[in-house]
Amino acid sequence: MKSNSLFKGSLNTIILTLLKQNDRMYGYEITQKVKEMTSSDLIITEGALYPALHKLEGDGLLTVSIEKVGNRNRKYYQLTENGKTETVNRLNDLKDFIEQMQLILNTKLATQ
Amino acid sequence: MKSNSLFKGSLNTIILTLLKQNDRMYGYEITQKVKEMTSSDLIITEGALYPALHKLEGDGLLTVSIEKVGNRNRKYYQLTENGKTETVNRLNDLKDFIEQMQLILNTKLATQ
DNA sequence: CAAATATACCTAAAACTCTTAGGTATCAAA
DNA sequence: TTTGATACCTAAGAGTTTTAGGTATATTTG
Repeated sequence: MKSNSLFKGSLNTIILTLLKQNDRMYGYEITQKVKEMTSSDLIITEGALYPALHKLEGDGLLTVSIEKVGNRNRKYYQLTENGKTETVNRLNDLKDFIEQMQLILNTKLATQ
Repeated sequence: MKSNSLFKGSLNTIILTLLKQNDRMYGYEITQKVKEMTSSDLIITEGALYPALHKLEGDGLLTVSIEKVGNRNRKYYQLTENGKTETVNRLNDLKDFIEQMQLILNTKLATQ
Protein backbone atom coordinates (compact mmCIF):
# COMPACT_ATOMS: atom_id res chain seq x y z
CA MET A 1 0.00 0.00 0.00
CA LYS A 2 2.00 2.96 1.22
CA SER A 3 5.03 3.55 3.31
CA ASN A 4 3.37 3.91 6.70
CA SER A 5 5.85 6.51 7.80
CA LEU A 6 4.93 10.01 8.74
CA PHE A 7 6.39 13.06 7.15
CA LYS A 8 8.71 15.01 9.37
CA GLY A 9 6.93 17.21 11.84
CA SER A 10 3.47 16.04 10.91
CA LEU A 11 3.03 14.13 14.17
CA ASN A 12 3.13 17.31 16.24
CA THR A 13 0.65 18.96 13.90
CA ILE A 14 -1.67 15.98 14.25
CA ILE A 15 -1.49 15.99 18.05
CA LEU A 16 -2.05 19.72 18.34
CA THR A 17 -4.94 19.79 15.89
CA LEU A 18 -6.72 16.83 17.49
CA LEU A 19 -6.46 18.55 20.86
CA LYS A 20 -7.86 21.71 19.35
CA GLN A 21 -10.82 19.76 18.00
CA ASN A 22 -11.44 17.63 21.09
CA ASP A 23 -10.45 19.87 23.99
CA ARG A 24 -8.70 17.11 25.93
CA MET A 25 -7.44 13.66 25.01
CA TYR A 26 -5.12 11.01 26.42
CA GLY A 27 -2.30 9.35 24.51
CA TYR A 28 -3.86 6.02 23.74
CA GLU A 29 -7.02 7.79 22.62
CA ILE A 30 -5.01 9.77 20.06
CA THR A 31 -3.54 6.63 18.51
CA GLN A 32 -6.98 5.07 18.23
CA LYS A 33 -8.57 8.21 16.83
CA VAL A 34 -5.99 8.53 14.05
CA LYS A 35 -6.29 4.84 13.25
CA GLU A 36 -10.07 5.14 13.04
CA MET A 37 -10.08 8.36 10.99
CA THR A 38 -7.69 7.00 8.37
CA SER A 39 -9.13 3.47 8.18
CA SER A 40 -5.88 2.13 9.65
CA ASP A 41 -3.80 3.72 6.89
CA LEU A 42 -1.88 5.83 9.39
CA ILE A 43 -0.67 4.24 12.61
CA ILE A 44 0.78 6.47 15.30
CA THR A 45 3.27 4.34 17.18
CA GLU A 46 3.46 4.80 20.92
CA GLY A 47 7.23 5.04 20.70
CA ALA A 48 6.76 8.23 18.70
CA LEU A 49 3.68 9.55 20.46
CA TYR A 50 4.69 9.60 24.12
CA PRO A 51 8.04 11.34 23.64
CA ALA A 52 6.27 13.87 21.41
CA LEU A 53 3.63 14.55 24.08
CA HIS A 54 6.33 14.99 26.72
CA LYS A 55 8.21 17.41 24.50
CA LEU A 56 5.11 19.46 23.70
CA GLU A 57 4.41 19.61 27.42
CA GLY A 58 7.99 20.64 28.14
CA ASP A 59 7.70 23.36 25.52
CA GLY A 60 4.67 24.71 27.31
CA LEU A 61 2.18 23.91 24.57
CA LEU A 62 0.26 21.28 26.55
CA THR A 63 -0.78 20.74 30.14
CA VAL A 64 -1.51 17.38 31.74
CA SER A 65 -4.03 16.25 34.27
CA ILE A 66 -4.05 12.73 35.58
CA GLU A 67 -7.38 11.04 36.03
CA LYS A 68 -7.97 7.73 37.74
CA VAL A 69 -10.23 5.42 35.73
CA GLY A 70 -10.92 2.23 37.60
CA ASN A 71 -7.49 1.40 38.90
CA ARG A 72 -5.49 2.96 36.10
CA ASN A 73 -4.16 6.41 35.46
CA ARG A 74 -5.00 8.31 32.33
CA LYS A 75 -3.03 11.40 31.40
CA TYR A 76 -5.27 13.93 29.73
CA TYR A 77 -3.55 16.56 27.63
CA GLN A 78 -4.92 19.98 26.85
CA LEU A 79 -3.69 22.96 24.82
CA THR A 80 -2.26 25.97 26.62
CA GLU A 81 -2.71 29.45 25.14
CA ASN A 82 0.71 29.13 23.52
CA GLY A 83 -0.37 25.74 22.29
CA LYS A 84 -3.40 27.22 20.56
CA THR A 85 -1.23 29.81 18.82
CA GLU A 86 1.31 27.22 17.81
CA THR A 87 -1.43 24.98 16.41
CA VAL A 88 -2.41 27.74 13.99
CA ASN A 89 1.24 28.19 13.02
CA ARG A 90 1.76 24.49 12.38
CA LEU A 91 -1.32 24.31 10.19
CA ASN A 92 -0.10 27.30 8.21
CA ASP A 93 3.31 25.66 7.83
CA LEU A 94 1.65 22.55 6.48
CA LYS A 95 -0.42 24.55 4.03
CA ASP A 96 2.70 26.42 2.90
CA PHE A 97 4.53 23.15 2.45
CA ILE A 98 1.78 21.79 0.25
CA GLU A 99 1.65 24.97 -1.81
CA GLN A 100 5.40 24.86 -2.29
CA MET A 101 5.26 21.24 -3.32
CA GLN A 102 2.56 22.07 -5.82
CA LEU A 103 4.76 24.78 -7.29
CA ILE A 104 7.74 22.45 -7.57
CA LEU A 105 5.92 19.36 -8.66
CA ASN A 106 3.71 21.31 -11.01
CA THR A 107 0.83 19.14 -9.90
CA LYS A 108 -2.37 19.46 -7.97
CA LEU A 109 -1.67 17.25 -4.98
CA ALA A 110 -5.03 17.25 -3.30
CA THR A 111 -8.32 16.37 -4.90
CA GLN A 112 -10.86 19.18 -5.00
CA MET B 1 7.85 33.58 7.71
CA LYS B 2 7.89 29.81 7.99
CA SER B 3 10.12 27.16 9.37
CA ASN B 4 12.35 26.65 6.37
CA SER B 5 12.63 22.98 7.03
CA LEU B 6 11.54 20.29 4.67
CA PHE B 7 9.14 17.58 5.62
CA LYS B 8 10.69 14.17 5.95
CA GLY B 9 11.18 12.41 2.67
CA SER B 10 10.07 15.34 0.57
CA LEU B 11 13.59 16.09 -0.67
CA ASN B 12 13.81 12.80 -2.54
CA THR B 13 10.40 13.40 -4.09
CA ILE B 14 11.49 16.87 -5.21
CA ILE B 15 14.71 15.60 -6.78
CA LEU B 16 13.03 12.74 -8.59
CA THR B 17 10.16 14.85 -9.91
CA LEU B 18 12.42 17.65 -11.13
CA LEU B 19 14.50 15.09 -13.00
CA LYS B 20 11.35 13.65 -14.52
CA GLN B 21 10.36 17.11 -15.74
CA ASN B 22 13.79 18.20 -16.96
CA ASP B 23 15.41 15.00 -18.17
CA ARG B 24 18.82 15.82 -16.71
CA MET B 25 20.04 18.29 -14.11
CA TYR B 26 23.10 18.88 -11.95
CA GLY B 27 23.06 19.43 -8.22
CA TYR B 28 23.56 23.14 -8.05
CA GLU B 29 20.95 23.60 -10.75
CA ILE B 30 18.41 21.77 -8.57
CA THR B 31 19.00 24.09 -5.62
CA GLN B 32 18.58 27.16 -7.85
CA LYS B 33 15.50 25.78 -9.57
CA VAL B 34 13.72 25.12 -6.28
CA LYS B 35 14.71 28.52 -4.96
CA GLU B 36 13.37 30.20 -8.10
CA MET B 37 10.13 28.20 -8.25
CA THR B 38 9.24 28.93 -4.63
CA SER B 39 10.36 32.59 -4.58
CA SER B 40 13.09 31.64 -2.09
CA ASP B 41 10.58 30.15 0.34
CA LEU B 42 12.18 26.72 0.13
CA ILE B 43 15.96 26.45 0.22
CA ILE B 44 17.54 23.09 -0.53
CA THR B 45 20.80 23.02 1.41
CA GLU B 46 23.76 21.42 -0.30
CA GLY B 47 24.51 19.45 2.83
CA ALA B 48 21.20 17.67 2.32
CA LEU B 49 21.20 17.57 -1.48
CA TYR B 50 24.52 15.93 -2.32
CA PRO B 51 24.20 13.01 0.10
CA ALA B 52 20.64 12.50 -1.17
CA LEU B 53 21.82 12.42 -4.80
CA HIS B 54 24.54 9.93 -3.92
CA LYS B 55 22.07 7.70 -2.14
CA LEU B 56 19.58 7.80 -5.01
CA GLU B 57 22.41 6.88 -7.34
CA GLY B 58 23.51 4.07 -5.04
CA ASP B 59 19.94 2.79 -4.96
CA GLY B 60 19.94 2.62 -8.75
CA LEU B 61 17.37 5.35 -9.29
CA LEU B 62 19.77 7.81 -10.93
CA THR B 63 22.76 7.68 -13.24
CA VAL B 64 25.51 10.28 -13.48
CA SER B 65 27.51 11.68 -16.35
CA ILE B 66 30.27 14.18 -15.78
CA GLU B 67 30.56 17.06 -18.18
CA LYS B 68 33.38 19.56 -18.35
CA VAL B 69 32.16 23.17 -18.54
CA GLY B 70 35.03 25.62 -18.88
CA ASN B 71 37.46 24.25 -16.36
CA ARG B 72 34.91 22.78 -13.95
CA ASN B 73 33.12 19.48 -13.74
CA ARG B 74 29.36 19.25 -13.65
CA LYS B 75 27.66 16.04 -12.61
CA TYR B 76 24.45 15.58 -14.54
CA TYR B 77 21.91 13.24 -13.04
CA GLN B 78 19.24 11.34 -14.93
CA LEU B 79 16.46 8.93 -13.95
CA THR B 80 16.89 5.22 -14.57
CA GLU B 81 13.89 3.05 -15.41
CA ASN B 82 13.62 2.14 -11.73
CA GLY B 83 13.90 5.81 -10.95
CA LYS B 84 10.92 6.61 -13.16
CA THR B 85 8.83 3.98 -11.43
CA GLU B 86 9.92 5.16 -8.00
CA THR B 87 9.05 8.74 -8.91
CA VAL B 88 5.45 7.72 -9.51
CA ASN B 89 5.42 5.87 -6.20
CA ARG B 90 6.78 8.83 -4.27
CA LEU B 91 4.20 11.14 -5.79
CA ASN B 92 1.47 8.72 -4.82
CA ASP B 93 2.85 8.53 -1.28
CA LEU B 94 2.74 12.31 -1.06
CA LYS B 95 -0.84 12.41 -2.32
CA ASP B 96 -1.82 9.74 0.20
CA PHE B 97 -0.14 11.70 2.96
CA ILE B 98 -2.10 14.82 2.08
CA GLU B 99 -5.37 12.89 1.91
CA GLN B 100 -4.71 11.37 5.33
CA MET B 101 -3.86 14.74 6.78
CA GLN B 102 -7.08 16.16 5.39
CA LEU B 103 -9.01 13.36 7.06
CA ILE B 104 -7.33 13.92 10.40
CA LEU B 105 -7.24 17.69 10.35
CA ASN B 106 -10.73 17.89 8.96
CA THR B 107 -9.53 20.66 6.67
CA LYS B 108 -8.91 21.22 3.00
CA LEU B 109 -5.17 21.74 2.87
CA ALA B 110 -4.70 22.55 -0.78
CA THR B 111 -6.52 25.23 -2.71
CA GLN B 112 -8.79 24.02 -5.50
C1' DC C 1 43.09 44.78 -10.40
C1' DA C 2 41.68 43.13 -6.03
C1' DA C 3 38.07 41.54 -3.52
C1' DA C 4 33.68 39.85 -3.23
C1' DT C 5 30.15 37.00 -5.04
C1' DA C 6 28.46 33.19 -7.75
C1' DT C 7 29.12 28.69 -9.48
C1' DA C 8 30.03 23.79 -8.39
C1' DC C 9 31.40 20.08 -5.98
C1' DC C 10 32.08 17.81 -1.30
C1' DT C 11 32.05 15.89 3.93
C1' DA C 12 31.35 15.38 9.01
C1' DA C 13 29.27 16.37 13.45
C1' DA C 14 25.18 17.28 15.60
C1' DA C 15 20.22 17.71 15.99
C1' DC C 16 15.95 15.89 15.31
C1' DT C 17 12.23 12.56 14.35
C1' DC C 18 10.53 8.16 13.97
C1' DT C 19 10.81 2.95 14.13
C1' DT C 20 11.69 -1.05 16.44
C1' DA C 21 11.61 -3.53 20.31
C1' DG C 22 11.25 -3.99 24.31
C1' DG C 23 8.98 -3.21 29.52
C1' DT C 24 5.02 -2.79 33.31
C1' DA C 25 0.31 -3.12 34.77
C1' DT C 26 -4.89 -3.30 34.73
C1' DC C 27 -9.14 -4.93 32.70
C1' DA C 28 -12.31 -7.59 29.77
C1' DA C 29 -13.46 -11.41 27.01
C1' DA C 30 -12.93 -16.08 25.27
C1' DT D 1 -6.78 -18.83 32.53
C1' DT D 2 -4.87 -16.99 29.02
C1' DT D 3 -5.28 -13.83 25.33
C1' DG D 4 -6.16 -9.28 23.73
C1' DA D 5 -7.25 -4.62 24.69
C1' DT D 6 -6.30 -0.60 27.36
C1' DA D 7 -2.70 2.59 29.14
C1' DC D 8 1.51 4.16 30.28
C1' DC D 9 6.70 4.21 29.38
C1' DT D 10 11.96 4.04 27.63
C1' DA D 11 16.15 3.09 24.90
C1' DA D 12 18.80 1.76 20.87
C1' DG D 13 19.14 2.41 16.24
C1' DA D 14 17.96 4.17 11.64
C1' DG D 15 17.24 7.82 8.72
C1' DT D 16 16.98 12.74 7.26
C1' DT D 17 18.21 17.43 7.58
C1' DT D 18 20.87 21.37 9.54
C1' DT D 19 24.96 23.51 10.53
C1' DA D 20 29.37 24.41 9.50
C1' DG D 21 32.84 23.77 7.49
C1' DG D 22 36.26 22.75 3.00
C1' DT D 23 38.12 23.19 -2.12
C1' DA D 24 38.31 25.38 -6.55
C1' DT D 25 36.94 28.02 -10.76
C1' DA D 26 34.50 31.92 -12.84
C1' DT D 27 32.41 36.32 -12.84
C1' DT D 28 31.16 40.74 -11.22
C1' DT D 29 31.98 44.97 -8.78
C1' DG D 30 34.22 48.57 -6.40
